[in-house]
Amino acid sequence: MSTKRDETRARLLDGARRLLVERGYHGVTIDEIAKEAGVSRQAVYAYHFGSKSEFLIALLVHVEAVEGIAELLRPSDAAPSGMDALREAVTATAEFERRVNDVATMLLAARSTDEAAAATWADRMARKRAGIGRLVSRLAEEGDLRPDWTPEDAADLAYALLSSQVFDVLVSERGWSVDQYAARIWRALASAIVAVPADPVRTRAGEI
Amino acid sequence: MSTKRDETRARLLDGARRLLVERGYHGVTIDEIAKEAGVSRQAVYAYHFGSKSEFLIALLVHVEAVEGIAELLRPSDAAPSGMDALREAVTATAEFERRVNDVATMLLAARSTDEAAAATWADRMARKRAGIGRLVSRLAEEGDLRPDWTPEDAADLAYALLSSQVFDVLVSERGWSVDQYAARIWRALASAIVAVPADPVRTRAGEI
DNA sequence: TTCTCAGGTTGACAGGCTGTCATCCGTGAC
DNA sequence: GTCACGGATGACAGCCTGTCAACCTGAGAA
Repeated sequence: MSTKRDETRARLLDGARRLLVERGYHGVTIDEIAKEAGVSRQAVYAYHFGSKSEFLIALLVHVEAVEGIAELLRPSDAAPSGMDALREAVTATAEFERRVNDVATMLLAARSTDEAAAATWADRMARKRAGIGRLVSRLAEEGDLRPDWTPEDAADLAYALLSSQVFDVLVSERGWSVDQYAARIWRALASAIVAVPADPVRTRAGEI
Repeated sequence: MSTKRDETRARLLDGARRLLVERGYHGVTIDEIAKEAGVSRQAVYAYHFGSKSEFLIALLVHVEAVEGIAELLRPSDAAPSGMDALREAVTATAEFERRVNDVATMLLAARSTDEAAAATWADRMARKRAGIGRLVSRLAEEGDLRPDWTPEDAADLAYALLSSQVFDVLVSERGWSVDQYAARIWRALASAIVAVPADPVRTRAGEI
């Protein structure tokens, strides 16, 4: 049983997350991360991650597992209508970003100089865009897409509004709460691309 | 006359822009930039920029000057109404981003590990948000802001929609043309926060 | 014409970081 | 009691930033 290894690995990844989101990919060294987990730099290379890049990818997978991301993105498929599905997707995105926006932002920055980060990011984003594309297609088939938008263009707009970048601007920079983000982004998106009047997002409070 | 120095400086900055937007801040070394301009690494430190950070800031100022950014952001003040002013601001932003989005994206990534980049970015963004805030206030005073938005929240939304990040997603990643970006972002923004029906943006072509 | 100096060159070095090796050590499973 | 696993230490190559010293050159001032 390699439980000791797993424990060290978890300590490394948890400590790394904190350091990396604070100071960015190039602002943190493997040595720091290793020390933080009470282990030597060389042990990291020898027993855990062969390179800093590899570490970054492992961190992403780890964070997605810890935060239970996989389930978050499905329930909107069960919604009774395309519009409801899209509204659900907005609240799911809000929750998703609440949990992982810090790591996403770090990865986004690392992307410009790290091949592995760029590839991982591109993969995640392609899936996300495809999922949104399906929701908007459903909306269009049900006749609820405003006629001045093609499904593709509307999906691109929704994809942009639901991007980590916009969340970062509105929540981290402008100080919106996550509930406010969900409610307002849905209101804006619905105004822009939904043909019929849309119900507001339901939040824990009744906030706008 | 220090024209020789100025020429070298310009060569350094122009070459650096190309390299930096291609490979990112940490993907390019001072030595490469120096070689590209036909000068030694040490000469860069001794006669031009004391550090890589300093270089980055000088590059930003240089690019803003070369691209004539200052003028771009004003004409919307002369518009006859708040709504016209906001529409002008969208087209101005499109043109602005067309010229400098590559550098903005690089700076955005550098921000996470470079103090100077972070400070410069924050400064530019504060000005931008303030300008948008004024436009939306004017819209509100004229009674054209949808009643379900406060001026502050509407300005935050507009600020997010007009961010470099959203331009990057839609134009660089999703392949929208700059005209399409301007037309569609205005359509979306107007649908979301403008109370009365809005005229479309005028583009060179009649594209949506 | 000579002097000066701004801009530039080369070589060298300290200090950090990544990634790799070789060698040694303690502990728990068998 | 052995042995494998996870780990420690020391060392080193290679690369990058930033600094220093010494030398070079062309063009304008005196």
